[in-house]
Amino acid sequence: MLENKISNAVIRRLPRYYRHLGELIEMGVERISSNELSMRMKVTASQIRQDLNNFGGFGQQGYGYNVKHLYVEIGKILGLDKKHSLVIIGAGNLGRAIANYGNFEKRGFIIEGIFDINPKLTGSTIRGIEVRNLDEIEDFAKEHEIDIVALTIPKAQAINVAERLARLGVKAFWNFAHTDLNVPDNVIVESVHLSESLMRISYMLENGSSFD
Amino acid sequence: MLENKISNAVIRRLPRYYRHLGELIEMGVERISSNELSMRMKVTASQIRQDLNNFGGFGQQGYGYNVKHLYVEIGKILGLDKKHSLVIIGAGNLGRAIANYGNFEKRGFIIEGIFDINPKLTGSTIRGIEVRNLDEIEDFAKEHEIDIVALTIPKAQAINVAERLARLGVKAFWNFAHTDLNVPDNVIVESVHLSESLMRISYMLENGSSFD
DNA sequence: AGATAATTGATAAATATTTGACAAGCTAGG
DNA sequence: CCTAGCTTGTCAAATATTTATCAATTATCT
Repeated sequence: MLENKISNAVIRRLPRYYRHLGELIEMGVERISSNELSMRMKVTASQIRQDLNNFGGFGQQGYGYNVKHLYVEIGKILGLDKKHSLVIIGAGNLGRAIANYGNFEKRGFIIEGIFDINPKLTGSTIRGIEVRNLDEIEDFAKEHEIDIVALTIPKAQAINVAERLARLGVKAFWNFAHTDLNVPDNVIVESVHLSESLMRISYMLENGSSFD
Repeated sequence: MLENKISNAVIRRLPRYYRHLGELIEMGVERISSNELSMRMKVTASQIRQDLNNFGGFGQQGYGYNVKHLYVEIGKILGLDKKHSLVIIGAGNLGRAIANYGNFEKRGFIIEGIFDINPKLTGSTIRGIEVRNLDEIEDFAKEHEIDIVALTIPKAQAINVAERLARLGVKAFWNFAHTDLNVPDNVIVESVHLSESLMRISYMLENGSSFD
């Protein structure tokens, strides 16, 4: 809002910068130039400088960028300095994979609940979190502030649950169902369509050439 | 190669057209205009016409596009008329999620093997496929033609396995590890970085605005 | 069969994104 | 404290992508 307007292309790249900077910190690297980083990340140095400049001058001429500082600043831009509550709908393999990946919690994404329709799963626990019956999701949403809902259920159910929860004020969906969701435009939808990803591989196998 | 050169942006959209056309077939829709499709998919009609025209004139003035025909043609472009062998490295929740999602097989992606390093998992079966010890992967790769390797293991192992298998001629990796792979440029890498996806949601929660 | 409405494919214009180039400023070494 | 060598931030040029427009063609209706 303050800034003129950050382009989508830049936003899509930010998490990757964040990841690489984190790796550099682990390696004990204190400073890095756009040129060194460009070789590591296989993008142009010009793009890195221009991307980062959207958010202010993090670098210094003759020195480069301070890795730790840049990491923290990009983290703030991405909102990783704040906690976000996450609810998982679907306790199948995919839902459990997300629930069990500990690094999300480290980044401030707190799993507040897991829901499923299958009575064989409800009542069991995943990482200490009880799997509740999906019927309870609306009451739960009223009692808890939910930032993000991960949908790891079949498409018909995903569409239905998303509509209901959007009405209750959920602002973001992380959609793993193989469908588009039907929610108002102001609701955030980030979809992970695995079948589309696999089809792109198929295309590339046919036609050679790889893309970002 | 034949065609002048299809832009990346177009390729990235093809699987989504394919999915929507599949849904239209299920609904019994026989023909559709770029304008109707544009409302369904929430993209411009102009973009649809231009995208499809990259591959030849599938439409007809005054009529629109024949849904079934377009679906089949896009399927061919994506290489879905051919079978592809798939090996999954990592029998954790994510690997099992992929193995258990039956629709991949319908699209011609045949799971030829599942591998893991964990002795508690090796020997068990997933959808009738035995989980083998990761040590056997290189022998397996020599005996079988593997088109695609899905990596659902931690990053250090993923980098290592990808390097070894790329040397043995594997041409495509479906990478779920939170890292870049280190393979030659002619090897296809399609990465699904869940943490980056989640960070984009975090950014959007902070800054409003949603993007494709 | 002719008139009207629908709809594509193609072209051109408008936007968006990426890359190249370089002055200005900082570092580091003597 | 001065100089040589880096390296950024910025501006402009080059590419890539998206959108608007419209002539030409086909379907549909009477």
